[in-house]
Order: sequence, then C-alpha cells, then structure tokens
Amino acid sequence: MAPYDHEAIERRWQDRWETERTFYVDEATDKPKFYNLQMYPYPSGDLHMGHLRNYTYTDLLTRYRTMRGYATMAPMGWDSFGLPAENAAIQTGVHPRESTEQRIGNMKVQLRRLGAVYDWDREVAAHTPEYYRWTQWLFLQFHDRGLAERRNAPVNWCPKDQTVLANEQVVDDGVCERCGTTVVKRDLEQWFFKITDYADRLLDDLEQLDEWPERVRTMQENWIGRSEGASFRMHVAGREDLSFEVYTTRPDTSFGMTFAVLAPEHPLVEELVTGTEYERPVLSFVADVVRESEIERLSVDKDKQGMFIGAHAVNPVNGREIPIYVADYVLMTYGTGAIMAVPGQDQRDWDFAKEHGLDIIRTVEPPDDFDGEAYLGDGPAINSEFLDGLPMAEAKERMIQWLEEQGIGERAVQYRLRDWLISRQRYWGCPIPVVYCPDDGVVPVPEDQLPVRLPHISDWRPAGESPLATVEEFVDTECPACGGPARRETDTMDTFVDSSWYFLRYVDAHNADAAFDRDKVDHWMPVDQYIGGVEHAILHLLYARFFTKVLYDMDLVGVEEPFAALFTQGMITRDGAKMSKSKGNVVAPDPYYDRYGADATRLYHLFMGPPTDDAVWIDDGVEGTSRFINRFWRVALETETTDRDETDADVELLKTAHRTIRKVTEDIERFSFNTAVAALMEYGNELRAYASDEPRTATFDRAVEYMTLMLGPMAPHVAHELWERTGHDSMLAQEPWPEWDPEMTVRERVTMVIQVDGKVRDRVDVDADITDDDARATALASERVADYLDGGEPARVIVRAPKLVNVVTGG
RNA sequence: GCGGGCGUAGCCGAACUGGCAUAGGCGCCGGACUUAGGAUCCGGUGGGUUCACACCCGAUGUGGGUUCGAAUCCCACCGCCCGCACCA
Repeated sequence: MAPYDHEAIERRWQDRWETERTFYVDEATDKPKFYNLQMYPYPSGDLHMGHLRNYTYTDLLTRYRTMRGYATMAPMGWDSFGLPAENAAIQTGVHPRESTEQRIGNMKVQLRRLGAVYDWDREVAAHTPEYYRWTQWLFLQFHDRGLAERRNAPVNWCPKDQTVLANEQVVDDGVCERCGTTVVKRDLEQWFFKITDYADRLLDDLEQLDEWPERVRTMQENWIGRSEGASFRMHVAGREDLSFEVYTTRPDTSFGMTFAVLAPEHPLVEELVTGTEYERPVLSFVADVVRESEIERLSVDKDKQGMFIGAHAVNPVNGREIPIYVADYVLMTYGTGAIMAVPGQDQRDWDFAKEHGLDIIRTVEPPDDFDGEAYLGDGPAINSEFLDGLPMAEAKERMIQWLEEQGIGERAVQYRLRDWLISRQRYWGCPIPVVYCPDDGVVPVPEDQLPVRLPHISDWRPAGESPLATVEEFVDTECPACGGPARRETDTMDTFVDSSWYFLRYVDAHNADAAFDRDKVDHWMPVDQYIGGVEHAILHLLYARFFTKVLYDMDLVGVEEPFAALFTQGMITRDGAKMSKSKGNVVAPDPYYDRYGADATRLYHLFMGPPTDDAVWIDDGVEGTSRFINRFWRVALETETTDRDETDADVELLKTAHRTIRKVTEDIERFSFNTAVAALMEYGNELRAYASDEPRTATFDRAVEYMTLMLGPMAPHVAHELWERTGHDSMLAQEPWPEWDPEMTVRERVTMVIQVDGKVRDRVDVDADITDDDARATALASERVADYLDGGEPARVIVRAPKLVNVVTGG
C-alpha cells in the first residue's frame, strides 16, 4: 500500500487545479449561480493561523457548492491601499507599492499551499489604476447626485509632528501614537459622503436580511441610532429676536423643564454673553472644553461641567422662565446642540441640577417603591396640566400634537449616524478626483481624464499636510472648466471607499469602459454568501450597503442589498489575545503544512469549535485530524475487494453511511463544520471497525466512496487523490455530492429508555414503529421496573414511543 | 448606563423541538509491536461497590420555580465576553 505522502499529493493537486483552471467559473452554463465571497484581505504579509480559518471556510463552501452543481464564483482580491503600508514606508524607505505587491505575491503562494481555490481571472487590487479609476468615477457619480459634499470638519492634529492623524493613530487617552503628544482638534475642509440621507433605508432594510446574524443587524441598528421625538423653538426671555431649537425624545416631560443647556460650541452662547459680566468666565470655560480631547470630553464617568450664562429662556408650554446654562455634556454634533433639561426624568439633568442647586419637578409618577433619582420609566403624567394622568406614550403623542397645533414645534427624528468623512491626509490611497480653481471653485475632474494617477514619490514623510501636497507636478494643474491654473485636491479617500464596491468589480473585473456591466451585475448579484470577520459588522458592511443603494438609485445595479447571506467567523486566540503580528502570538502554518499537510490543518480549523465562536489555538489539535486522515487513507487502500455475499453488517454500514451523509450535509448547510467533521470521524471509526473483522465487499467500497466525496470540500487534496486511486475520474464531474436515501436513514430497531420517576432504570431494544400501548406494556414488563414498583401500581405512565417511557410511582 | 451573548469532564467541545448528559477530538494512564519511538495499533480515562458481569450515587456557574422529566423554559444572583456609550 502506498504511504500517505501529503507533500507530493498536495503539490500535485494544487498544480492541477491551477493549470486545469478547475475553479474558474464558467458563465455560459445553465447551472444555477452561486456567488461565494469572502472579505478581501488587506495584504499584510505572511498568513498565520488566525487568517486561515476564514479561507478554509470559504474554500469549503466553494468546493461544496461546486459539488452540489452550482456555477460557483469565488473571486479574490486585495484591499491594498491603506495606512500600514505607508507607515512601513516611512520607517523602511520601501515604497508602499513595492512592499504591497510583494506581499500580495507572497499571500497568493500561501493561499495556494492551503489548497484554497479561486477564480483568479477576476482578481482585483484597490491600488491599481485599473481599479481606482472606477473608485474615482464612483466618487464623481456621488458628487453629481449631491452625495459628496465638502465641509469644514475637525481632524486629529498632532502639534509636535505638525501632522494630521488618522483615528487609528490616536491611541490610549488621545495621544499621538508616534510621539505621545496630546492630539488636538483642528478644522479642515474635507469631503463627506452623505450616508445620513440613507439612514432610514439602511435601517428599514435590515429587516429583509434574515440570513444575517442577529447580532450584526442589532449592531447596525444601534449604530444608525434612530430616535423619535419632537423639536421646538425656545425664546430667550426679554430678547424677542433670539431663540434656539431643542430636540427631545420626551416631549411629554416638557412641564418638568427647569433649565436649558447649550453646547459650548453653540453660536448663541457667544451672542448672549458678549458685553455682559458673564462674557469672560463663560468664554474661558468654553475654550477649556473645546480644547479637551474628544475622549476626555465624552467620558461618561466625568463630572458634568457647566455654568449659568446670565440669560433665561421661556418654556413654551407654560411660559415659565428658566435659566440657560452652557455645559460640556451637551454635544453640538447631535440634535440641535441645545436641550431642555428635565432633571425629574433624566439622570444627566438630575446630576447637573443637584450640582447647581436647580429645581427638580417630576412629571411622571414613579412607582411607590421607587428609590432612584431621575425616573425614566412609564407612569401617569403629573404636574403637567393637560397631560396629567396619561401614560408616557399617550402623553408624548398628545404633546407633539399640541406643539404642532400651536406652531411651536414638530415631530422630529434624529440619528446617531453621522455623514461619512472620506478625506484622508495620506499618500497611499485613492486620489480624490477634484480640482480647485480660483475662478470656478470646486471642479470635478472630467470622466475622460480618469484616472487621476497617484504619483510615484520617494519622500512621503508627513509634513503638516497631505504628502501629495508636496508634489508640485501633481498639485499644479489646469482647471478643466476654464483652462486656467488650478490646484488638485491632495487628500486621498478612506480605504473603506475602495472596499464598498469591490464585490461589483469582481463580476466584470477587466472592463475598461465601465466600472461593471449591468447585465453581469444582474447575473451575479446579490452575493449568495459573504464571509468575514465580525470586526466589519458595522462600518464596512454599512458602507457597502450604502453604496449599493446609491447605485441602485442610479440604476447601475438591480439589487438594493448586496449580501443575501452573511457569516461572521470568530477569531483565533492564543495566550488570551487575538492572534496577530502586533501581539506577537502568531502561529505560522508552514511547519504544520510540512509535518501534517494542508488537509489536516484545514480539518483542524473546521473542527476546533463552532465557527461563530472565538477559538483557542491548541498546538496538538492537528494531531487528531492528521491521524484521522492517515487512518482513512489506510482503510481506503489497504485491502482487496472480495465478492463475498452481503451480510447484515453491510446493510448496517450502508445505513450508517446514509445517516452520515445527511448529518454532514445538514451541518454544512447550517455552518456547523465542527460537528460535520466529528460525524466524519465517527463514520471513519465505523469503517475501521468493519474493516477489522469483515473482508471488504462492494458495499464497503461504496461506503469508502461516500467518505471520500464528503471529504472533498474539507480535505480536498487527499480526497481527490483517493478518488483517483480508487479508480474514478474527476471528482467534480456532474453533481458528485452524495445524496442520502431517506429510507436508508431510518432505524428499524431503536433503544427505548425506561425511566422510573425520571431516572433511567432500563433500556430495551424495540421496533422503531412500536405503538404507545406496546411501549407501555414493554416497560411495565421490565423486571427492573417491577423492582422499583415493589408490587405497587404506577401512579402515571408517560409514553413517548419509541424513545422513552417514564413510569411515575407517585410515592 | 443601554443592547446582545456565554458559563457542560483536566482542555476544546456535542446534545437540532424539554426526553439515555458528556458525541468527536486533545491530553493523560496502561498494553501490543519494536533496538527505539515523539510512528502505528488496542484498551482505559466523574466517584463508589465489584475478580468480573453488573449495580448504585453525583454532576451542566449558584439559588429557587414550572414539569412525569430541565444543560435546554421562567425568576433572582455570581462570573466572563462583545457592541454602543453624557446621543437629550
């Protein structure tokens, strides 16, 4: 018998799949399509075990769907723009393009060694002009539709390095990751995508995504953060010309308003204090708060700081005059930047009221046993004139109506979601295709001038502005409108823009005339299965959904949701932390490939635990899956087939095979790969037990075939090899995934459990179709039951034929 | 604070609809084959009684409840993880 030489076998099959283009999908087939997508990776260099889990799952599905007769498209590409390559360049002097392309080459080799197969004809890389040309084109489409907008916004600024920092570069307590200086906010003109225009649709359509994890949908829901209430205008007492708008989710509590609070950045603050005795202290306070880092400012534990600004506002519901404060706990970026404060029903207002000796009026009756401070629960309205006695929801409705009738305010909706700031003051990204002209202002680059190429530079050290700003031949250009001298935009786009549409490029990866062809999009979209890490549950998935909706509105794609089904796999941890290069706890796959082979390594990734859960890497785990493969190799090849008559053992073996096929198929369909592998191991044990005491028959050969096929998606090299060695043609011809025969999965005899008072006292072998009466009689006939009854009559007998009978003594 | 999840052997885990708890694997122990084994194979692996067959008992974070019957459902508590977090 040939020994199992995993190294030679794996190399041979990897060569064949590539040269025969086995998994390059044929579009001109009448097979149903299956778009199997994994989140395209950032080319970080070497793959480690933490990455392999994802690739193993995706590859399993590619192969499984192919075996099930689908035209399966499994593309691969690279999220190849981004900060790490640029930071490495700053340190090593190697150009990001060079290091990135080298890493891509490296990762392709490693994917191949895992036996992961893709349709490489569709490969895309975000940093290539062929790709980012269309990223730029999409930017222009967004711009045309008013969805890309230039606004002033604060950026993270390191005063020491004189540079803008990305959020990821602001670490711990708001300090620069390089020099440790406290980061400050600085205003810059920057580009935004108006994702908030789509907030409602992004929220509402989550409901359709019933093949997404509940958890991810909830996270997106919270992130969008829709809240409903009312907004109304409040006048400054004695100043008919001055007023401000407030937003509240609890208009029903308006009679409990005892003060109002403006955000420090609120324009009215300066206006109200100018020329008064409050001017100096208030403006000094405001300056202090604004200088604080965002992290400090938004810290919940911090005491609320604020002060009276010397003016009063009129509560429109009862005409009462209340003091106006400025305080750090009110944010200019949410709602209107001003609130009505109702300490009786809001804990933050309560804390502030206590601190400053302000009145507290309850407008909802708390329950008798309530001993907290602000009461947020439901209850009858009190101290609220026409609302008194109404429960919260009704009072809220009534007050909104009243505000609208009086023309004071209106129903209002607010979102936590903010517009997407896409400008990055960085080199290694997609240039924003815009020109600034002294005469024509902001001028988009015409489509026929795309791509705006990223110039090759050799000095990308940050120097107070985007590195591109130092490249004169890039910056100095002509205005596309008037032909006069103009300057190019020197910021690049957030890499999340690149990844918001790559799955559309895959369907038509080499189109030089369009981002993608509508017919091809219609053919392949939506993605049937998307697989990736849960760390992308919010941003990437939300942005990709947003893009798809915009493109749908532009009639460029025919679906509103890009990903029909989503699977998020857990992380691999080691020493209590996520496996990652920066944590220094990575395990390289190569020694495992060398010693056990890719198949055993893959099987262990599938087996180590529920795919959604985090899993601890255990070095010895691969031992088990390696033994399993070795044993099956021997069982499959070791003996000659005889033409002995079939026996009961053969029938039983075949039935076990069919039950295993059912279990493995169902487990794969529900992403329970660990139990699918366990079922195969169990089945392997059965095969060995059989082979050790029976000469093999045609039935046994069939049983081996089933195992080989089921291993096809999981341990593909050894499966293909055995398939060939046992005298078959290509494993992927036709639709080779085995079907189970329902009749063969039926058990004729089963073990019936007999309990006395809920404890198992006996087990009997019975016909699977035993009647309740017979089951009851069988149980009562048991000697063991008789012992426990001790001559008495059972009080009750519960029969669940054929599995169980429970005899209740009642004693 | 709000939202979501989890807790089963020495370890990873299985148990789908309330019905034999602990499948499968790792590790460990013993044995076989061997010059040798970190290869392979066989057996064992909660506790107790027993030469053995077998029998008994305990156990799913803790306490209570529902039920003939609970890892599973309900209540309270303890512990851990994830997301959001002064969002009005």
